[in-house]
Amino acid sequence: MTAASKISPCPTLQRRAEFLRVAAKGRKAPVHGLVLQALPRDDTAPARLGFTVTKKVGNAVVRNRTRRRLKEAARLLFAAQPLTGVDLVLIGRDATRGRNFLDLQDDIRRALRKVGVA
RNA sequence: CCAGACGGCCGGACGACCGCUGGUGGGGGCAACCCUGCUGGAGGAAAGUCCGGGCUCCACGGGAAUACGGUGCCGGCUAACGGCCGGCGAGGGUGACCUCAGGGAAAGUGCCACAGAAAACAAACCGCCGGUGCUACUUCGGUCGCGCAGGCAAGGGUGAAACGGUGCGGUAAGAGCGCACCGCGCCCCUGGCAACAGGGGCGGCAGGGUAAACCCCACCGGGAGCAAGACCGAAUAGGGGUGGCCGGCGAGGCGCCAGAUAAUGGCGUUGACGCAGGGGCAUUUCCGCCCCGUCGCCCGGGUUGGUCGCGUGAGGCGCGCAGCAAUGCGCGUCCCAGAGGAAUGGUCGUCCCGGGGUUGCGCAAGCAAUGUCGGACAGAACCCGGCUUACAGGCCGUCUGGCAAU
Repeated sequence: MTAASKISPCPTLQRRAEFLRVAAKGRKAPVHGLVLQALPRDDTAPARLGFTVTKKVGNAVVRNRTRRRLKEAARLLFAAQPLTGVDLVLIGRDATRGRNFLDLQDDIRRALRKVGVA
């Protein structure tokens, strides 16, 4: 499992415990290109992002590419429309790697609506 | 030109926009940090984590032996290696070349399936041989059959393997019984540092295979790993020391006084943690267990976290010299990734390479255009030297065999 460092509009989740808390208590939205987990916080700080790609998806090279596409799609999206007061975990899946990039961004927007954040 | 052997190398290119991270300069800010310029930023295997080292901590007086693990022809190279280079030997290939766990089986133990009489101090299933007893036949020389006590292991048959092989002599039949050649062993000579090779002599053959079964011999090996290790170190709780102040009851101890050098009593101090009280074990009740005033300072330990370790190195490139080579030496030159839920990218465009499709030209090989699909294996995690494994496509060199031509 891996994650990004700083993505300019948003800080990232750093510790395993934070990922586990989002997975346990947050809401979950599977869409074609990814699975989104979201956990609202009681503040107005910028949204924090985490990325997860399991070994089931592939070897290290494949996982890196999957995570980097998710990271870039999220970066572009939240630079245009910043979110606050929520922790998000984006989970890569097999389809993430081959998904058209614009469709992948739509997937994230759709998932955000599903969990009621956007 | 076709087929092949070996060695070396590359591992898509360019651009635009938007990002990440290390270094460095400028500006702003008390600072955290922000803005901005320049510049570096994955691999040949970064992989498997199989060997060898550096580095770090721990352990350790020296030597030897034993156990355990590893290595195993010879010489060289190397910091070291189970690596590399050059040889030797044995197999394979027409050849270039390739392959090899390649020490010891005359120290011991074990095992050798099936088949076969027998699988290891030898033995004898079918057989062969002469002698002898009996029966039958007889051309009276013998012949056939059955039996007895012997001689033999050539031939047959089994097997991966049967106590050297082939041939000649020899013999009743046979047998290294004798001889020649081959194999084997020992000794000597020659060449070589050596493994080993060549030659000569002697020996009549002793010593089946298996060491990738135990084992024996020689040599090597202390353990754990960057989550090593070093430093900084909150909040809260707790430990030790020290000083100040305050302190419920109190057995007992100690000191002082009175008394008789006593009993006893009084005062001071300390005080079992016993009673009371308070606190903790998430909360309430009960039970149980544990702890014990407060403030200041110091010491030690220490979770999360931070900093260092952390990249000038057995370093890359070029040239020269020595060497068949691995490699070494000299000179010049360069500084070349350092993340930490983990940077080294994302998107798009043009081109390149490959596959099959369509169209056009052409007898054909092919050429051109067009659109389409694909471009491998794989991601640094302290660092080096190797090994092993994975890999689309392509380039270069040397050599071999064949065909054609000169």
